[in-house]
Amino acid sequence: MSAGNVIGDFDLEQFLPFRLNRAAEFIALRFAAAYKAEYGLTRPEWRTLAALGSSGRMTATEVGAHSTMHKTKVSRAVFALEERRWLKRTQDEDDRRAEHLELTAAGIKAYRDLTRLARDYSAELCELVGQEGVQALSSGLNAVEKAMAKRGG
Amino acid sequence: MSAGNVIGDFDLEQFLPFRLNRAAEFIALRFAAAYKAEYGLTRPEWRTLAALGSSGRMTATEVGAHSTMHKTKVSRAVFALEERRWLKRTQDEDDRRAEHLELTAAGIKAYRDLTRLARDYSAELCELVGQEGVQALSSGLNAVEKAMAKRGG
DNA sequence: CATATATGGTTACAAATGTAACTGTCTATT
DNA sequence: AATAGACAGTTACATTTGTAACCATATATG
Repeated sequence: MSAGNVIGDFDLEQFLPFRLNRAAEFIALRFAAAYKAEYGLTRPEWRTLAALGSSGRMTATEVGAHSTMHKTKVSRAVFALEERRWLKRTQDEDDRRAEHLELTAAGIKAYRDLTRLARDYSAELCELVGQEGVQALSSGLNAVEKAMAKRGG
Repeated sequence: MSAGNVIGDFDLEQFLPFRLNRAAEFIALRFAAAYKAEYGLTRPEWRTLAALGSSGRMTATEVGAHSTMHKTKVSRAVFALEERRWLKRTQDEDDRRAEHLELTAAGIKAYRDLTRLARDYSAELCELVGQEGVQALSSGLNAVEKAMAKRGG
């Protein structure tokens, strides 16, 4: 018996999807606590803010593609950020279905503040997980991302 | 300008929580499709099944600790699996609050079938992401897991 | 130019989830 | 033994999410 294993030789503790998910939840949660406590943002809202802040003016579809969120999540997040006056929409001149999203001054301020927190958190993480751990993780993620790009992710 | 970056020097694309989450979703989703299509299981249900299959008889609390799921998720998953007759409960003799969960023959059969899929998927993953990618990811996850153990995860 | 089909984005409805309150049982302290 | 607190597990309610249908506009095809 390999490790308390009972039926067959499968071990959940070794299964990559499980481990990855658990680690992601752990790590995302600690940061989510920050933007939730500070501003009451949801994750889709933070992601939308971050996408617009770091890549500039974009359409909702582009935000979704950039940060892998479903249309409806983006739509709701945009609505919420708009209500806070953190972003404004402008209709595309040529295609009246599309609208361009852009952060307002207030949005930029919040973005700056949150990215400062994000950087702090990255540092904290580096300390918590260790330099080599982060390094390994990052290079593993590179590989996954490359695979995702190949097989539509 | 470093990479299409507009405000400040934060890049979402480099932010570990984001990358980790995206990769986890991608990887978990591909496998979820299998157990969802095959058996109509939810993720909490699959996890509970996997935990019981791979570690044997356990209480609901233990399942939760083992697979990091909230009480209520476990409770509902147990209920669902019980309805399918994949597990049975027996009350603890000494502590009448606790109940031990155990897979039935049908549960074991399903577990075997699903772990076969899981192994196939692991192999597929290894091919998709590459041997060294998986290796790196795994050692990164080890570091995270160690950190989680320290700081209550 | 009429019709079909695709696309950007929103909305309605159903399913999943988290939070908090609850029941029943156990343990410790008096 | 009586009371208070902790713990296993469930349930009710609110929030979040996913799916599918939808509206409006754009593009392609006959």
